[in-house]
Amino acid sequence: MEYKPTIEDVAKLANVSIATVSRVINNQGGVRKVTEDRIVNAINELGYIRSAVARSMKRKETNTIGIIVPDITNPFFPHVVAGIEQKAREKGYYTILSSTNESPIIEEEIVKIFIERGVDGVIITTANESGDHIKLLQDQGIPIVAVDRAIKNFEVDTVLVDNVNGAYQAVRQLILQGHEKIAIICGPQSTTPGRERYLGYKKALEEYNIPLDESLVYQGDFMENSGYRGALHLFYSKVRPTAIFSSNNQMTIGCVKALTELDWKLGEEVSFIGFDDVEIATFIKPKLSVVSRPMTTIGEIAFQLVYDRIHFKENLPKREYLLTPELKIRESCHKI
Amino acid sequence: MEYKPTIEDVAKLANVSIATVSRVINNQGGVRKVTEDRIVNAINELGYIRSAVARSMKRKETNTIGIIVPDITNPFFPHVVAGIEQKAREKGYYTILSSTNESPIIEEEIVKIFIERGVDGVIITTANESGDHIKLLQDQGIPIVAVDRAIKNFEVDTVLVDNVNGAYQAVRQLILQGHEKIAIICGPQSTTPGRERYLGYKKALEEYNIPLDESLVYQGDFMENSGYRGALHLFYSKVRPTAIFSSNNQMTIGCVKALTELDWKLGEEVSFIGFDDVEIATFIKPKLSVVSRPMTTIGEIAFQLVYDRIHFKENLPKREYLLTPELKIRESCHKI
DNA sequence: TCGAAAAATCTAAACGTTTACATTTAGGAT
DNA sequence: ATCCTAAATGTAAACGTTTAGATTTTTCGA
Repeated sequence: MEYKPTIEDVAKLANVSIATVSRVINNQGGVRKVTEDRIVNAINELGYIRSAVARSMKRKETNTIGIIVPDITNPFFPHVVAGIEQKAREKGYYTILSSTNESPIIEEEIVKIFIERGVDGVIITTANESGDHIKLLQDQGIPIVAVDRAIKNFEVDTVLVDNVNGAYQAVRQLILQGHEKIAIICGPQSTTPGRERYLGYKKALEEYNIPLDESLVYQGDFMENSGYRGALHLFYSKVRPTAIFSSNNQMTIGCVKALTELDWKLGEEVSFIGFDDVEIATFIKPKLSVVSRPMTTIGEIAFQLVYDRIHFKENLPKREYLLTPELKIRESCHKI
Repeated sequence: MEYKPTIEDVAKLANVSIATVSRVINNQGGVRKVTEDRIVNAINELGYIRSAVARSMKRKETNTIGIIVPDITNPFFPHVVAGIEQKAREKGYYTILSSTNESPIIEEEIVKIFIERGVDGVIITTANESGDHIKLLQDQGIPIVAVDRAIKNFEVDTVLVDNVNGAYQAVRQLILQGHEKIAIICGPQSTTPGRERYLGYKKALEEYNIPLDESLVYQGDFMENSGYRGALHLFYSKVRPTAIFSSNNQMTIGCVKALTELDWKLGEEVSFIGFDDVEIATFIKPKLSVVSRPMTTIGEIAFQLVYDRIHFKENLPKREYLLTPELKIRESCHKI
């Protein structure tokens, strides 16, 4: 059956005009039951499937939303994507997904392709917060939603997690347990999450009148290795901390590796809380306490935002969601 | 700039016909340098971006390939997808991704949508190995590549991993270390991976003349919980095994949880090898030995297969890739 | 039974490309 | 200058829908 029947074939077989067929395909009503039946039969008989591209051509909408993530293999994103997809399918939308490997160049390329393909909206965790390359999208009037990382030079809807608050909660927890020498392994200060989590750390210390000790601040880059080096560094620093806060999942992993190798006893000699839940958290002994983000929910909200924007283009103010992360206390913190 | 310039606007501005513009857009040559320059200028001036949907309409190809996976949050798939994407982008293809949550119903729905959208090819890890719902695709002449799970009732290109061999290698390793009471936690025997991994287990035992002891065979379902229960079961069974082979990553995780709780000392009292690498493998002590699959490569090959099939539709025989997994010996095996 | 209003159906144009084929132009040989 | 050929450019149809507006059919009250 290599030949693809078109709406015209259906019309012919059912002895009606293509307009009528179109009406029943899109069930717009205004077609007599008997005619409809005839058409439906014809459709089944021919195995007709309507061409989405012809439809998009006429309608000037593709029911597709583009998703851009920096790294599809980072477990955070598949969960977000799952949330988006779920909601999207419910509304008859489909997603086209691309991963930039944190490269702004690739990101720009993808943006261009997405425009060519006529996506109705874009959900993006950008590799370049300046957002200049996003301008193209805005020029075309394509709704954008930024997830996890804000976009500077444009007004776009965003769904972020309250990084400051999450870090604050974590560090406060450590303080309340009596810790005073609390270290942080930071993310890059050029990114919003990196900066904000550091801010939360400082805020907690301030609030409890603990002076900030620069030697307990290690600059990482969100990669596993820097977590590893961070832990090493802290272990051998002049003031050995009694607690560590790690700014993201990958660094947490590196950190734990180092602790094990150093035989620096987690939960006994050093307390630990990491930002973002990680699979290993409940495996290692003691179980890791973490700041956890509602990943699927983030995706769901993001979709809702583009969806709204697609359907009510006008007079929607910029909307910003700020979800509160949850502190999951497990076993890696000890009282002092 | 809400108005989208079309090829016609460009033609008008450059004072040529749309045919000529089309020629330079697709750089087909046969256009004088001076005309080309004029056209390129016009394009830039207007910010013209060609409509992929109009193009697809005429060309009857979308340069899109659909990917269907059972569970996007299972770490195996994002890696495969990354491999596909990488190669696809190189060839000017884009991917549209959907996750079925292991539901054949959703899968069928997605297949339908993919056809509507005119994907040029499909890469699928099916939730229903019978493959009856795939028939639709085949009817439309859309190339299909099955990944990780074979499809029964149709001839499609496949890229699988040699499950038998992988399991065989793992179990042989255990045997060579002196183990004789080797248990297996099986996957569902209704799935190819489940069956084949069990086969590999049996093959190794046979080869070394170790009788199969049914009480050391635990039936799991690839879910974490069944790994957990499996370990428990084996611990309390009349013949306690000295080694365990687990048939997939999730069950490995459950298993390790149980071992920890039982205080059944990994690498001392019981050796362990699991199918598929897991993130925790190198965290826990001792580090887990695993059978590891080349996930990105799988994706790359899968794309190559659809690509070939798209471009040389005729006379390509069915191709089957069978990648050999690699045994990664770490620390969870001990000599006896 | 007739006519008017309402409901159903049809006609044809449009969406933005690509491409076969027709036409024009350029430029060298005579 | 003229002609011829090859190169450059143009014309128009087609791809498969949706949809406004025109037309036909049905329905129903008088």
